[in-house]
Amino acid sequence: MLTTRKTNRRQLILDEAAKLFKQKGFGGTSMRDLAREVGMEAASMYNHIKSKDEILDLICTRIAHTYISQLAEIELTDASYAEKVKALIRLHIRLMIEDGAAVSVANHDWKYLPEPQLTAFKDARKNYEKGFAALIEQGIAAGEFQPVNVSVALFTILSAVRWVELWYRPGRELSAEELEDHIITMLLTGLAK
Amino acid sequence: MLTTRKTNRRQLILDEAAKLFKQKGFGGTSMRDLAREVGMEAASMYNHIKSKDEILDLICTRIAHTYISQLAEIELTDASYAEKVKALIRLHIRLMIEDGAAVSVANHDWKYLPEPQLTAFKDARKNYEKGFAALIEQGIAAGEFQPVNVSVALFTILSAVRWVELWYRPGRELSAEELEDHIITMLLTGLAK
DNA sequence: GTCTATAGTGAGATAGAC
DNA sequence: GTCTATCTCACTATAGAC
Repeated sequence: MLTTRKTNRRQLILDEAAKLFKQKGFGGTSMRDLAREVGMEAASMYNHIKSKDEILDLICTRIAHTYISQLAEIELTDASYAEKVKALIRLHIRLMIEDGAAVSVANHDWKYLPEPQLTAFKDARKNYEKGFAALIEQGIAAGEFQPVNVSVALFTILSAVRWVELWYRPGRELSAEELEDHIITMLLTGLAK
Repeated sequence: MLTTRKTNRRQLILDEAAKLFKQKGFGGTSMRDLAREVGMEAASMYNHIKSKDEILDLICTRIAHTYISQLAEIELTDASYAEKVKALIRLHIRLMIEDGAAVSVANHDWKYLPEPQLTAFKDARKNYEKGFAALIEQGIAAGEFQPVNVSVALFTILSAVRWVELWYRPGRELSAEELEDHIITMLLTGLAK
């Protein structure tokens, strides 16, 4: 079908863009670079996307929405707070492994978004952080966590999962699940004996 | 003195560049932007620096050398491995607080370095990570740490201190030292009760 | 939808007067 | 050392043939 074909081409552009943006940065990637990777001329891509900025926006917005809906799902379960936090850590790591290029772009290149998308992205991230922090706060109140500083705990967790994408390669010594287990152990029980 | 940076015009350019690169990214900052901040015309800056790339290189290289010499100093002390790791964490946080813009640039914009500086930077970072990992490994062997996966522990620590710079503002609820204490607690003893 | 050709812009960097 | 003026180049995006 024509519509499916168009969607695929568009998605191919977005996927290759995420890979290149991750590798060379948004500013370091030209539309000609991207076109070469996609297999068409730069001008032809404008039949599928409106602008380079739109590509960045589509990548960042998709990742932001994924995080937010994952958080909303977990909030609705009746697991303990510790289990909710662990589940969120697992989802972060899994998304990093399965969609690493896009996550990397959303982490590093969001600052190149034009307004008003920039503000929208920052607001979405702030909301996500608030929801995550609330889980930690409630876990402390429930006696499941140590009375740590909530912001410190939140950002330690959020940043700990970022490096996965720089480090993890499929077929490395660790499976995805083992990696999740190790990171959760490190964050929940710490390094010291 | 080696540790004192001269406050001449060249250093002013580098400092303002670090701030702008952090704020808008290397690719998002033009020499004209920078010149406005420094208070001269773009062309005049070329009397003080050779190129935009050189600015990036000087920032990244200075930070890389700082990390490496800090590690070397700590390796020479005869503290326990746990104390060495804690000292390194404190130094990371302190450098982040005192020289946040440059650290941020070295963390995010190093990928725009031209060769051969790019390779040199990556090699330096890899060496630093190796030395840090060795401390963790020896700490495990000495029974000071839990038998965690060394890479996971290393990257969790390295990434945990990164967010400080996005989050910390002088005069916030936490002093620098309190922040160090909180992060060390989180990393060493974990979140769980 | 894809191409070639190119418009239009803004970048990094240089020349030369003062 | 700083300026104005400008070179040269690469980039995003568009026009129009097919």
